[in-house]
Amino acid sequence: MSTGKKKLFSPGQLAAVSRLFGVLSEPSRLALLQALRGGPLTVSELMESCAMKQANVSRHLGVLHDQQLVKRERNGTSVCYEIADPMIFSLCNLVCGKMERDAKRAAALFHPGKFPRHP
Amino acid sequence: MSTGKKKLFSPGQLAAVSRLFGVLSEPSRLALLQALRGGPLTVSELMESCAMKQANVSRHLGVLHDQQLVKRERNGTSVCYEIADPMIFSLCNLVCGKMERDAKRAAALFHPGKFPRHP
DNA sequence: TACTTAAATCAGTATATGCGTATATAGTAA
DNA sequence: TTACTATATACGCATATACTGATTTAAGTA
Repeated sequence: MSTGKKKLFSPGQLAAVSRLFGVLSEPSRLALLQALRGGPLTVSELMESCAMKQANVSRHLGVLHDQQLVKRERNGTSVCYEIADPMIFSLCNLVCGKMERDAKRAAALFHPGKFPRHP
Repeated sequence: MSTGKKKLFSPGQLAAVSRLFGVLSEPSRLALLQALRGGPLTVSELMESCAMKQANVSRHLGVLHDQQLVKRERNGTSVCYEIADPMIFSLCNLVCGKMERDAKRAAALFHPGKFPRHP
């Protein structure tokens, strides 16, 4: 610990992290997760709520399920999905905070006059 | 607020979030960020530290810079990069925590005998 | 000016991934 | 069984992106 080094990720861990981020890098999947934030929904309900085709909803839910981001439960002929790990929302809040900071910085660059440096 | 609905992201915001996650979905870029965790490094140093070709290092750093995840500063003929937003590490820690939970759950499934249900 | 080093970018190729359509599977009821 | 509904998956196509190698740009030095 004399070097002050923090815990590093192995190449395998980096690959796993990148896979998870990759799953979260589709607007469609983020929209599905956002829809599920209000509670469990069936595929049909998600189709309507997200205005997506059935095949796409099912496919994206499958990807989310593979990463254990959603749980599924069959109810008769329909299947109900729900958020499996609320961590995603902490993630999204972090990212959202960053985007707000970036936007504020960009706004300051475009309208520097609104924030005089030496009045 | 009577509906209890939380703040939702607009399609444009979802796209921005997905773009950021997409940038973080490459093992090479995660490796670069991890290398920069110890402090600013030049492109050449990152080449050696991450065992990547110069063109790739430069390209990936450009992508990270576009997303304002790293800052750059020229020093003579070389360019030094450093983390611009420590939020990335909070992100990675969240993801890491999730992976550990998943791994623990998977281990429990493979070795159920080690955790007796009713001793 | 030319020469060297460091970094960025371009061109070509390969792979990955999303979408749309069609089909397959699972459950329910007649 | 057949028929109907809900969901999952397979196939083909188009696009996006990462890699390699070559070229270009930028800064320093003689």
